[in-house]
Amino acid sequence: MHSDVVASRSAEHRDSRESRNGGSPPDAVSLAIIEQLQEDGRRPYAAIGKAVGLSEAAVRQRVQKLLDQGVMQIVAVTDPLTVGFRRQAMVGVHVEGDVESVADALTAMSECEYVVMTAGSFDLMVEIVCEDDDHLLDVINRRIRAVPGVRSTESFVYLKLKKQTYMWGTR
Amino acid sequence: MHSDVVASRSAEHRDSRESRNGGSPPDAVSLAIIEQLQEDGRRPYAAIGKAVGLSEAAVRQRVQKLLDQGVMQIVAVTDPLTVGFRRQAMVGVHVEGDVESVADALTAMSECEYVVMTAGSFDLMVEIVCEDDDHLLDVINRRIRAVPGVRSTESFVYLKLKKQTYMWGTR
DNA sequence: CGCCAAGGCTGCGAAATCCGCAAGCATCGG
DNA sequence: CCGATGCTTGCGGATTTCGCAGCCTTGGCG
Repeated sequence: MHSDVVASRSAEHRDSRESRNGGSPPDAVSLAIIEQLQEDGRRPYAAIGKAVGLSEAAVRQRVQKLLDQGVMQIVAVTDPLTVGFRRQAMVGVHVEGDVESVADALTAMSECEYVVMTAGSFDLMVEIVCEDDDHLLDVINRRIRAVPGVRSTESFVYLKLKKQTYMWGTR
Repeated sequence: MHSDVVASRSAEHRDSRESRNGGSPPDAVSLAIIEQLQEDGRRPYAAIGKAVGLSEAAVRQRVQKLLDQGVMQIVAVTDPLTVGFRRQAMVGVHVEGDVESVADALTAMSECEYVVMTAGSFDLMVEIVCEDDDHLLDVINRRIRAVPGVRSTESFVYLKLKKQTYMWGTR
């Protein structure tokens, strides 16, 4: 359940520039390719080609382009609990002033895995991953609340992760 | 050749059985391997071996085991906005009665990408991915609220995704 | 209409990688 | 001492990756 990137075409985190529709959405064939790779990120190009009706080389080119454009990443994802992290939480943030600058500050924290600007009673929703309660307390109480513009926060500590998929575009 | 789609290591979603620490957390070397694959899910075993100080065969065995145990998955991840989904939201759910049964019902919905049981003012947090406003409305107002045990919900529509990483275990 | 450039696809060898397997070691625990 | 486990080295064959040379279609343009 989680993953990330590398070297040449690595996109460590995606901000507006990348996720902005830098172009039109992928066509049906590329979607099909993505779907294949969502099932198994290491599936051979030839197998994908057979499944979507394209040659191996064509699949290779399209995958490379999708990677370069930042439309998708092929990465290993894990369940944080199985790799030693004991505390996770979703934090809702109330902001006064510029929301985006606060979002940027939170984005810079390594403990924040997920930062999104929202409409509703919270201005920001942030998912954080910590090693233990002390760590969690430190991040929420000291670091996040210290960011200029943060008026208040509300935390939702994870008790159990029930579902986490990566099947976008599949339906 | 690939009629074995079903097979071995597909873990479309993980529930308690899988994510429960089925064993001790991976050792330092396996963590290092995961880290490599978080950078590039297609990196060759030999390259990984060189990076973590193991032979190609050993890396192969460990990766296979990590996959089989469900500790990690290697998959393609995309930004929903770039593949045609226009509306995303985080929904906080207040439950009366058994929280887990509600969580299971939500988990069964394909629009729910992420379902987690939490402590705090919400009993559940659910991330939803939809094609447009109508779709979103339908899911929240009709489907989710129709689940027995759901007392009320609060929605946070996504305005902008600022960060999304997959670097667990890396820090 | 004719020409040309660009983009996407196919088909190929060549190189690299994957994969199973066997033999040899070292460690750990009963 | 024995058995289980995990790693290494080595090996060959199957598979996959990769670069490149065509080919074809599309779109711009005189």
